[in-house]
Amino acid sequence: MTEKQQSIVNSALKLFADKGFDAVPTSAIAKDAGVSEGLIFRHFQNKVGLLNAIMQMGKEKIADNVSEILALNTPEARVTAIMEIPFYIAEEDYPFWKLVYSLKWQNDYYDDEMSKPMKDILISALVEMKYIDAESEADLILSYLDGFATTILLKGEVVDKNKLLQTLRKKYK
Amino acid sequence: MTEKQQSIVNSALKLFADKGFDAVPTSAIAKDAGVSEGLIFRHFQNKVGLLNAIMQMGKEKIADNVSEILALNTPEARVTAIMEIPFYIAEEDYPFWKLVYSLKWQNDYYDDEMSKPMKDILISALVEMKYIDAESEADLILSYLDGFATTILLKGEVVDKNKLLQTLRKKYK
DNA sequence: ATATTAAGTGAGTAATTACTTATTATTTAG
DNA sequence: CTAAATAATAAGTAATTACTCACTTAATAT
Repeated sequence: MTEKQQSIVNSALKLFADKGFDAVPTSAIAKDAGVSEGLIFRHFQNKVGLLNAIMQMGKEKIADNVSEILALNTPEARVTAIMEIPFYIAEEDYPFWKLVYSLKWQNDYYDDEMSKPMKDILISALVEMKYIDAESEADLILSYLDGFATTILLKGEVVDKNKLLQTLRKKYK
Repeated sequence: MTEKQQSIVNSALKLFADKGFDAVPTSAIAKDAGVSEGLIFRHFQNKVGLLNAIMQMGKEKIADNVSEILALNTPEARVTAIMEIPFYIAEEDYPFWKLVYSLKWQNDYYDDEMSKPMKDILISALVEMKYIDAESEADLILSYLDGFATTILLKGEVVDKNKLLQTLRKKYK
């Protein structure tokens, strides 16, 4: 990855997250990145190729999180760790997650694989915890997750994250 | 509203919900609606005007829901009614809600007013129920709401809605 | 009946879009 | 040190886009 390649990825991620993939022309990306428009196509073939490269890089980061959670000893610890993920998304990762969530709603580019590993961990942890219907419970928790992520990513500073997290923990004691 | 006007709105809503506002050209809307492209601009001024008209119509429908919930006697009934909203979205309203949720992620068109009335009802109900921190609790519930709506609208038939609803109710007894 | 307004069309248009190509600068390898 | 490979650019291009305009058709009011 050259410096300019990285610059393209950074700008594209920022703009895609902000305005949506389809609303951002490659000319705007090039301008923001301070490179010629042609360079985008030299390195990423086409606009979707650029999107895929961004998603790929994000997925690799996620893989790290997954293995961290898997390293936790008890199934309880693993479940709560997953439930609290949205509260600990680093500010620098906001654009990536915003992009992921915005793409969910656009038929053409949606990639379902994203939440699959989390669901697998959840189910096996819940089975270990003797839940009767582990899959429904996992779906419930994943729904919560989507909701918290949405609130935190969109409302940002408007909502008091700590208070929200406290309220959630009280409920799940 | 003439027949063709309605046809334009129907096609636009369907396509916007499916592919995202920016990904749908007015030419595609006209084609799908079986009208000339010019007619869109005659009736709605511009593409954003068409979007606004769709949102306005949706908001009026929501207003009906809000007054139905307000009519419930106990605060408990009002809170649970709100929490279960996503499970009772009519199939025909899916496109509208998909559009609302997809627009949330696009800086330019997002309209926050949508969830405001629901939050107000929630807070006053929770205050009535003597909750210490009604606003945090309301934010928590609204986060759930977003999560359930996301799951139901996107996964559709993949997730067992009834089982999920059951699991939710058990948790909130 | 006729005049006025509104609904609807179809062929434009200027600007923008994703992408290409010919060319030049910069690395890297032997 | 030089040649081959790669990085980068600038100036295109064909297709598409949102929107306009001159016009025809249908509805409504007097």
